[in-house]
Amino acid sequence: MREDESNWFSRWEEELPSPEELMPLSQTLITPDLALAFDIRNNNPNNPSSPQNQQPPQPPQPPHTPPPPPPSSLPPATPTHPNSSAEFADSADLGSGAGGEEPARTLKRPRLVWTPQLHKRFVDAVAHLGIKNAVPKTIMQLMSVDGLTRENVASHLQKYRLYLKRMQGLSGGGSGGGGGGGGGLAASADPATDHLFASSPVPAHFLHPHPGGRPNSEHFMPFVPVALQQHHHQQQQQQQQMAAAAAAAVAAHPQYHRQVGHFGSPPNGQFEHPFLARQSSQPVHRMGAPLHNPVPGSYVEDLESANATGGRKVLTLFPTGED
DNA sequence: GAGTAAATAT
DNA sequence: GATATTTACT
Repeated sequence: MREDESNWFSRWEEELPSPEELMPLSQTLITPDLALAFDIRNNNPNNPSSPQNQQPPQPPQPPHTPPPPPPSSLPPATPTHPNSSAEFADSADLGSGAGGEEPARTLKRPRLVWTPQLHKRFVDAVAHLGIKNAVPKTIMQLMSVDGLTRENVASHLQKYRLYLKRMQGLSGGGSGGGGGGGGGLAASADPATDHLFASSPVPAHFLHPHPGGRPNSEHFMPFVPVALQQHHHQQQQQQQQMAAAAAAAVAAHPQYHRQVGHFGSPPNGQFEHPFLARQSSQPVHRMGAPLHNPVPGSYVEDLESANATGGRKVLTLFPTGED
């Protein structure tokens, strides 16, 4: 069932989640319901900086921690190394009371959370670049997500390729093989690693570059700016998946020791998104967004701290196409 | 200098 | 245990 290229493209656009449909996986996480369940006192539901995350111990800093510079003044730039020092702790959430919030959040690169949506964007970029031109640098530029570093993309790309490889092997049928036992569908690939990837549809071209005769001529589209203005609700499936995953996570770890979707959504089907309210009035300037991208950095950064894992900061980027 | 691959840390 | 980050090699 291969759709036409153009058709695919159309679908591509449509499948892009609209900002309203999107729900950052790293919401405040704690819904009133859940909060009650755990006796968590959420002072201000509107304030994402809820003190829910208490970090008793300081997160073990990386072994190669350089001499901590005076936190008073911020280095000019060069966010090459996310890890700076203990200043990790303060950020957006915990440091709400600290007072001064600084561009520091740009300098520190906590931990990028590849949300299904973010990953989708990644896939889109790769798809349009062509698997052959899909290199970290280019992908990063295409994604135009502020806060996203080449390392991030490279790392993710690496994982993604592995995933594709697996898919090929599984669906490829036959040839070679090896492996044995693979009668399952591609979707039955590894549950863990593929979970994220499975969330985003993988362009067919990826799996079979050119089955017929025409070489992969690349779809040389001007890369239409992803005008995230869709009115489609195709995300329901994903939403459900995420919800399910979240539920599972909660069931497994009541302490939600990691980022999960906006579980606990009230039966009303109404979610509280305090985040949407805080539109990024000023996208942090990265060390250098060299080329103007088709899509301005319509991403907001958000820092969530997960304590259970040892106080690890997580950076979550999610689209805010409210342009 | 960039990209890919593998290893390590959280 | 899984994911993301970091390091090393090509």
